Amino acid sequence: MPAAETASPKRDHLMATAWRLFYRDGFRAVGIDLILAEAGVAKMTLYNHFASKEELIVALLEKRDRELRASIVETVEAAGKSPTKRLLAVFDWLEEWFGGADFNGCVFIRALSEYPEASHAIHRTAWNHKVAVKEMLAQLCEAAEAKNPAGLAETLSLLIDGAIVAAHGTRETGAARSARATAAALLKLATG
Amino acid sequence: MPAAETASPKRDHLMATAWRLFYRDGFRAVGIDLILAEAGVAKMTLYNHFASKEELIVALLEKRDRELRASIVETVEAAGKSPTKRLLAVFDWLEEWFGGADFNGCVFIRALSEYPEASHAIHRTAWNHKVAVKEMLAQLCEAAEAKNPAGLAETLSLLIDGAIVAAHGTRETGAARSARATAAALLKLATG
DNA sequence: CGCAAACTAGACAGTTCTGTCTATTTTCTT
DNA sequence: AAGAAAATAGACAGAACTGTCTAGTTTGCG
Repeated sequence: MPAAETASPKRDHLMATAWRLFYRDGFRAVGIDLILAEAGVAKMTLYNHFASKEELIVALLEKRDRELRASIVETVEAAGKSPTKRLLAVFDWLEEWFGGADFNGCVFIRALSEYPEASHAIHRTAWNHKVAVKEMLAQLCEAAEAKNPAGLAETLSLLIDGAIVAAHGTRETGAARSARATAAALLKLATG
Repeated sequence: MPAAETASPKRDHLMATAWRLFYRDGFRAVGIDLILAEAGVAKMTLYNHFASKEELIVALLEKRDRELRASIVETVEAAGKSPTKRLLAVFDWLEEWFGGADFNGCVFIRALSEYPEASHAIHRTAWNHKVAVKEMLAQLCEAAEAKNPAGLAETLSLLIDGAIVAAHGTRETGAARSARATAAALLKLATG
C-alpha cells in the first residue's frame, strides 16, 4: 500500500520524465504509455503512486509551483537590499528563463489553456500558482512603498504573463526587457 | 472535387460547430466525430472541405483573426476622433469581451499552448494573430503621437495578453480595467 | 534469513482517435 | 429532364488512449 505522497526514487523519476514530456508536447498530447516507456517504469507503479493521469498532472503543477517560487525568492534575495532592485530582479529572472534552451512557455498558462473549464482541478491548481506569484509581487511592492501595492502587483502580473506569452510566440527574450522597463516606470510613478 | 476554400453553407455550419466545441473544451479534447455528430454532417463532407483536423483548426483561427480584428476596428471607429480615446477603447472592448457569457480565454493563446512547438502550423497561425494585433496597436499609438509607438504597442500587447490570462483564471473583468488604467498612464508618459 | 512492500511485464477491456473507402442519395445547374 | 457535383451513412483500418488485473520478481529492512 503505497502512501499517496510518500517520496520515493521511482516516483521522482516518473515525475521528472512526465514533466519533461508534458512540458515539451502538452498534457493531452502525451499518453501515459509514453511516459512509462521513457521512464522505464511499469504501469502499476504509476497507478500506485497516482490515482490517475489528472492527479499526476496536479502533483507536477504543485511541485513546479514550489520550485518556481523558490527560484524567484532566491533571485530576489541575491539582488540585495534595495526594494526597487529586488522588485526588478523578478524581470531579470524572467529574461533568463526565456533565454533557456528548453523554454516552452509557462506550464500554468498552458494548463489553463488545455483545461479551460474553471472548475477543473488542473485549471484551479494552475491558477493558484498565478495568485501566489501575485502575492509575492504585492509584498515586494509593499516593501518598495508603492502607493497601491496590490494594484501595482496586479499590473506587474499582467506584464509578466503577457511577456511569457510573447516569449513563447517569438522565442526571444525581448519581452522580458520591455516588461522590466515598464515595471521600472510604473514603480517610479507609484512611489514618486 | 470540392475547391479547398469555396464558401458553402455546410462548410460554414461545420466551422461554426467546430469553433464552439474547440473553444469550449480545447482542440485535442474534441474529436472529429463529436463535431460531425453535433453538426449533423457526414465525415466525408468534412474531409472534402479540409484536408485534416489541423487544416480545419488553422482555417478557424484565420477566420477568428479576421473577425476579431474587425470587431476591434469597429470599436475604435465608434470611439470618435480623439486618439487617446481610440486607443483606450481597445481596453473597453476587452472588458466587454471578458464579461461575455461564453468567454473562455483567448483561442490563440490556447492554440499556442496546445501546440507549443514553434514550427507547428497552428502555433504559427496563432502567433500571426498576436503580431497583427500589435501592429494595430502601433498604428493607434502613432496616431496618439507617442514617442516610441512600437515600444508602447509592445507593452500594451503584454498588458492585453496578461489581462486575458487573468480573466480566464478569475472569470472576472477586473483585469481589463487594470490594464486600461495602466495603458492610460503609460500613454500620458509617452506623450507628455 | 525471511517477510512484506514495492516493482515488474504484459495481457486485457473498452473506448476513442483520425482518416479512408464505398455505394447511395440528394441537390444544383443547364 | 439529365448529368454533374455534393452530401449521405456507415463500415473499416490501425493506432492510441486510460485504467485494471494477475502472477511473478526484486528490494529493503528487521
